Order: sequence, then C-alpha cells, then structure tokens
Amino acid sequence: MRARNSASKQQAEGRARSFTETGRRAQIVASAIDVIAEVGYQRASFAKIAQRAGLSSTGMISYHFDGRDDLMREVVAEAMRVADGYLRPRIEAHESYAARLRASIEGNLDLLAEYPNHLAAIGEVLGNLRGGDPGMVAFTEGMEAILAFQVEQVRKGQAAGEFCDFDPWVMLRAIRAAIDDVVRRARDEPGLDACATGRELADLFDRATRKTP
Amino acid sequence: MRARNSASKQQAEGRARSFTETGRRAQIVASAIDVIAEVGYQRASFAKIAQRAGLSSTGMISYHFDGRDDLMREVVAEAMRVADGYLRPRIEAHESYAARLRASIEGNLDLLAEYPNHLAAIGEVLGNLRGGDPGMVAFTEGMEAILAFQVEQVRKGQAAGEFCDFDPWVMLRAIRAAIDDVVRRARDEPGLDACATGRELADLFDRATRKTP
Amino acid sequence: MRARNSASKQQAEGRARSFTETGRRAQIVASAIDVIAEVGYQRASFAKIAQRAGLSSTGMISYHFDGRDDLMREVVAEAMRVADGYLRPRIEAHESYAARLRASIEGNLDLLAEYPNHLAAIGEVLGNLRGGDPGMVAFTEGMEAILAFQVEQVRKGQAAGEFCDFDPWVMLRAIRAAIDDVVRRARDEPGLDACATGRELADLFDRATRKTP
Amino acid sequence: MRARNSASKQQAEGRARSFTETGRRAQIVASAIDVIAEVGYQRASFAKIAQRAGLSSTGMISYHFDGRDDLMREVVAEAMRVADGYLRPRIEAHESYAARLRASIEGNLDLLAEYPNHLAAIGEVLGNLRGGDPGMVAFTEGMEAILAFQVEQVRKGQAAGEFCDFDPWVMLRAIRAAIDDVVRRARDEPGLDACATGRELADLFDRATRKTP
DNA sequence: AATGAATGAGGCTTCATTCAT
DNA sequence: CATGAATGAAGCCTCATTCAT
Repeated sequence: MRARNSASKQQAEGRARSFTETGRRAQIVASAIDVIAEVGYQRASFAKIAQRAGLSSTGMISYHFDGRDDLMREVVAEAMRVADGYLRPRIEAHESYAARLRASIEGNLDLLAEYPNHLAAIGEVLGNLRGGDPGMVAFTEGMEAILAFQVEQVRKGQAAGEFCDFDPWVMLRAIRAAIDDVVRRARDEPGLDACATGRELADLFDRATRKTP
Repeated sequence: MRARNSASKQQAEGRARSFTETGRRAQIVASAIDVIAEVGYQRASFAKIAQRAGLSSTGMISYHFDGRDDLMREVVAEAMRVADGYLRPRIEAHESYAARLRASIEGNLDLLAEYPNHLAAIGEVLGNLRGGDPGMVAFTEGMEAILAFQVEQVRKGQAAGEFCDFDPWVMLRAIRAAIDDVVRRARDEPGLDACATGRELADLFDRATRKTP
Repeated sequence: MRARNSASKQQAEGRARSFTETGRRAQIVASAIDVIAEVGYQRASFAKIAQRAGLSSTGMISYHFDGRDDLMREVVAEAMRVADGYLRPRIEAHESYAARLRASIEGNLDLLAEYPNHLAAIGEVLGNLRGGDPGMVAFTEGMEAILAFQVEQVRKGQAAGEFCDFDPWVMLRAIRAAIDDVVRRARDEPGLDACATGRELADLFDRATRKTP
Repeated sequence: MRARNSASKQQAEGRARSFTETGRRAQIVASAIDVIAEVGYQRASFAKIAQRAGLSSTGMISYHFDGRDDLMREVVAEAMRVADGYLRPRIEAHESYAARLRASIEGNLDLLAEYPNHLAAIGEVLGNLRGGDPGMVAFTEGMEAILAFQVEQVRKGQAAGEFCDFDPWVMLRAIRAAIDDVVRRARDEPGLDACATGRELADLFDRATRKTP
C-alpha cells in the first residue's frame, strides 16, 4: 500500500484493505489518540506515537499515512465515530428537543468518563487547525456540518415552543466550548467528576434555553 | 541586561530598566502577541517573533528573555495588563452583580474588537500549558486566582438574591470557555461581529444565572 | 534504533543490535576518538565528528546517541576496552609486582605508539569532567575503581617486600599523570619516541618504588 | 585605549597605562583566574568573567583585551608572576640541587594551598592549547624556557653527583604533571591536604633522583 | 510490511565581538 | 570608560520524511 493512497481515497476507489493493513492503521490511530490526549497535538510526534504503537520506526507511520495531516484526519474521524456511536442512541432515546439537548450535554461528559482520550484528541486536533491549513479544510467543514445539524434541531425546538429565542449558533458553540473546557480540565485534574459537571452544565444550558412562561 | 533577570525579578530588586531595554522587551512582547495570535503558541518560533520585531537573529530574544517560558510569561502578563485596564472600569461602573457579569462578558468581546490579538495570545499560551510544565505553574495559579475572585463575586450575587442557585465554578468556566471560543473564531472569520456575539452571550448567561420569581 | 536506549542499556535488555547499527555507532565512536584526540574534548563538536564519520548531518549522532554525554561515555568505554585488551596480557605475563608495574607503564606508552588517539581521548574526556557533571559520575567512579585495584596491587607489593613505603594513591596518580602528560606531548610532537619515554618513566618509578636494602 | 594595543605592546611602546586602565585589566584578569579555576578554560565565557568582575557587559573585556587569547595570555602571565614571587625565594633559600628540587615540589603545593586558583588557571589555559593555535605559540615557548632552565639545574645536579642518571626532561615533565594532577584533584576534593601530598611527592621524586651509593 | 538508517530543516541557546551612546 | 544592544556563527537537538533492504 502506498501511503499517498490514503484510506479514504482507497475506499472511494473501491479497493478493499487487507486485514493487517487495517489493523496497523487502526493501531496507529489508537496510539495517536492516546498520545495526543496526553501531550497535546503539537507535541504528539511520530516518534511518541510509534513507540506507543509498539513500532520501532516512525517510517511505518509515514508508510501508512500520507503525512501528519492524514493521520490527524483519521484520528478525528475515528474519535468521532466512537463518539457518535456512544451519543446517538442516548440522544435519540428522547423525544423532546430539550431532553435531547440535555442528553447531548450529559452524554458528552459520560463519554469523557468512559473514553477519556477521544474527546480530548478531537479537541486538540481541531483546536490547532489554522484557517490557512490546506488539506484540513474539509475537516472544519465536517464539524461545521455537524453543528449545522444541531442548529437545525434547535431551530425546530424553538419553532415547537420548547426553547426561547436565541441565536442557535452562539448557543451551540457555547455549549461545545463548555464541554471541551471540561475535557481539558479532566486531563489535568484526575479527581474531576465529569458526570456531575455534565449535569450542572445541562442545568445551566437548560435555563439558558428553555421558554419561561 | 542579563536575560536571566527577568523583568519581574529586576523590578523586585528595585533596579530600574533603561529606556531602550524596556522598549525592546516591549517590542518583542508585542511581536510575540501578534505572532502567537496568528500562528498559535507552538508555531510561534523565536525566528518568526524576531522577524516581526525587526531583529536579525533569534539570539536577541534569548538575550532579553530567559528562554521561551520567560517570554511567554511576559506575553500573558502584558496581555492581561491591557485586558485588565480595559475591563476593570467597565465592570466597576455597574453596581449589581448581574450587571457586572454582563459587563464582563460584553467587555471581553468589545476588547476583542479593539485588541484582536491580546485575548487570543492569552488563550493560546494558557491553553497550551500542561500539568507538569515547570516555570509556568505560577501562571495557572494566577488565572485560578482571578477565577476565584469572580467566583466569590458570584457567590455574593447568589447571597444577594440576584442569581439563582448554581455551581459558580462551572458557570464561570463555561463563560470563560464561551468567550475564548469566540476569540478563536474571530481569528479565522474576519467578518465576525464580536460585539453582537458578546451581547448574545451576555443574554445567554443572564438567563442561565438570573433568579426566576 | 532509539537513541535513548544506549548501547549498554540495550545489551542489558538482551536485545541484539543489528549489524549496521553496531557499525554506524562504532564508526561514530571511532571518529569521535580521532576528533577528540585532535582538537580536544570541548572543540570536538558533533559537526566535526559527523563530517569525519561521513555523515551529512549532526542529527545522525543525536539519532544514535542520547546526547553528547552518551557519546562520550561510549568513547571512553571503547577506548578503555582497547586499552584493556592491549595491556592486560602484557601485565599478567609477569609475576612480580615490580615487573607488573613496569609492564603497566611501558605498556601504556607502547599502546600510545600503536593507537595514538585512544589514550588521548580518554584523557580528554575524563580531564574535562567537572565535579557536578551529572550523567558522567559513573565514569569517574569507574576510573576510581581501576585506580583502587591498582592501589591494592601495590599494597600487596609492599607487603611482599617488593616496594618500599609510600602512599600508593599518590604514587599511582603520579604515574597516571606522567603517562597522560606524555600522551599530550605526543599529540603535538610527532617525533616523540613514546616507547623510549616509557622505559625512562618505568625506570623513574622503579627507583621511586623499589625497596633499597 | 584601543583593545588592539594589548598591554604588552603598549609597554613596549613606552606609553604608561592610566591607573584605571591598569586597575580594570587587573580586575578582569583576577576574575578570569577565578572563573577558569572554577569552571575550566572552555566554559570560562566572557559573560561569567564579566559578572564576577562586577561588569555589566562583556564588551568591556573585548575593550580591554584584544580577544580571548590576549586575555588568556595575561591570565597565565599574572598567575605565573604570583607563582614565581612565591616560589623563587623558597627555592633559592637552599643550596643543594636536591634540596631545591624538594623545595620546588613542596613549594608548588604550599602555593596551591594559599592561592588555590592560580595554578589551576595556568594548568587550564596551557592544557587547552593546541599546536596550531596561533598567537599562543609564544606562550608554549615561555613555559618551555622555564622547563629548560630547570633541566639545566638538574643537569648540574647530576654533574655534581647529587642526582643519579636519568633524562632530565622526562623527570621534570613527570614532576610537573604530578603537581598539576594534585591541582586538579584539589579542585574537586575540598578536603585534600595539598601540603601533605606535596611532601609525599617530594619524597617520591627524591627517591627517583638521588644517587644511591 | 517492517525496519533501521539517513536527511535536511528548523528550533533554542550561548558565545565573542562590535557599536552607538 | 562603561553600558546595553545587536550580530552572526556555531552548538545540540527534534522532527517528518524518505529509502534501501
């Protein structure tokens, strides 16, 4: 496998990846998630990631990924896949928009308690993107799409009379920022009760969004 | 001037800095703030900062500052000095705790409109600290002290019946995170209306904190 | 190969080094010995060593060795290995303590004639250690151990009536110093007859140590 | 005063130095001796020397001395002046060549006890010379002249029947090396009794040189 | 697939020196 | 005389990447 054929491109081309190939890639991505969560995006060097993956050479990472950006894309994609698998059922278990918002907030922090590194990795990678970064643009757009979906949901909630009047974009960014902040705090404060903080945040944003009679 | 005598130490020793010395240091700090805001903490190399400051070599930065940490300390100190000078009068112009909270939020984003790089630099530096970073610990503690003061204010507001019942730490961190998020967005979206977003955020957290009868 | 796993550590871990790995390391060490002997410990920069080893960048040295100290450790270890292999049989070929002392002195200078750089490198590295140098402490202790062994031999010689009464430590340090001095002289005086000087020194210290009836 | 007119050149030109000029130069030389003795020749940077001399800028050293080599020349000249003033009367107080040799050895180590840094500085500077060093050649020649004088004395002692037959050059270099070794040891071992070691060394070389009946 | 080796760029620091004031 | 500032070189180190095997 040539590195320049990144995983996504290959799938688009319809060629199946071998088991080992998939395995190694996944292993590297998993190690990258851990390392990024531990030392941050910039300090997560190929050397550290290879070491954690049990590889004796950073060359293998360059072999499997078409550069650092490609690896980081996979890191976020994998972490988001896990997050989505965890959150979607919990959110869709509720009917009302307000309950779903609460489930989303609390779910994120329950997820943090269960997978301490995934949300941190997402935050690190996305937080270190710069406007001009080529190759990562599609990424920002992906996140934007998710946010746009949530905005749509909130708008429906407002239309349904569940939420008061506010700018959904500002609200949802504030929620995301508050969650990410807890994720960062959890990194340095092992004793932090993420779930309790999640409930507190859910209460906070419930007051900020609900329609007062 | 010996670099290892950082500005604060020198002042503590009572020795006055020469005009030029102060000037170059300030110029380097100002350049650092700009570079950090533009490319981020990790990518803000001495080379880029020196170039922006009109210096021909990175050696001059090592000459004026006792290493990267020392420079970053000055960066945050300077940015916080500016922010404090801007925000304090605006906040203290109000009597009620709720009004002061609103003034704080809106003030931060007005400040962002006026000094687009200072808050970004603070966020970048503090956001890239890791638990074990020696030499920067005093910094985290400094921020914690500011937050603790605000927590105390909020508690008084709760006691005074202006605010409803919530965990002040969680609330204030959420506010800080929301503001920092706007700061980051402003970096990549030149068209963003920071002041309007400030008012929206102030409304949001007003609903989240105010006592409902 | 990870540089931070120095050769000794790796061997302790039981992992075999590849042929090339050993080769390059050995080549770098050999080049370092030459450069150190030529320009001295402090002026033996990675750049010079890399150049002599046919490497295009100093990065390779950092890749193979965990810093300057690690390289210097290997330099001394290798030079001492060679010296030991050369001297031990020559010394142990003799029975009496006096003859062994003579063999040791003459052997050192014969070794100098054969390997002009090894003793010089040892002297340069050890001579540039300072008390507080961390990481090199084990080294000084290693040399001290060798000296302590020789002291013990001399004491036995005294007990056996071969040597007169003197402080073995002072004597052995004087011998070592005299040998090292010749090593340094040989560096700048190509015409020096090391072996003849060795015999002269052996005579000198024979008179200084032998029991007079 | 222009640095390029070094002290010696100026005296040769017959121009008197001002008091301050002489004072500063002497102060810098004295500081250099201390710093060199403490951290070694190579690590004795202008910065450290200036700091110890109470100067706030290394520029003053470049102003007073025509480069590092010039300073080092003065360091050795000054240290040798002190050593000569101390040793000469002690040596000349004796008549026999053997007694003078003993006085020389013991005197050097008494000197070490009294001026712990001067002999160390001499040894550091001279020990770091390399053959090709331009500008320092005159220096080695100076030392060689001293040694040549001592050699002459020893030859006379041999002719007078006080000493046995040996190569005076080898003997005197061995003595010098042994003394310098004690000087280096004294640097790292504060408890060392230099005078006692001096007596032991004097005994050693007395046995090595005296005529046995 | 995997490894170890190599590269070249870039990072921060220290140094001796020069210069305007 | 003295200072602080500036320079340019050199030093060691880390990094992502490439390549032969």
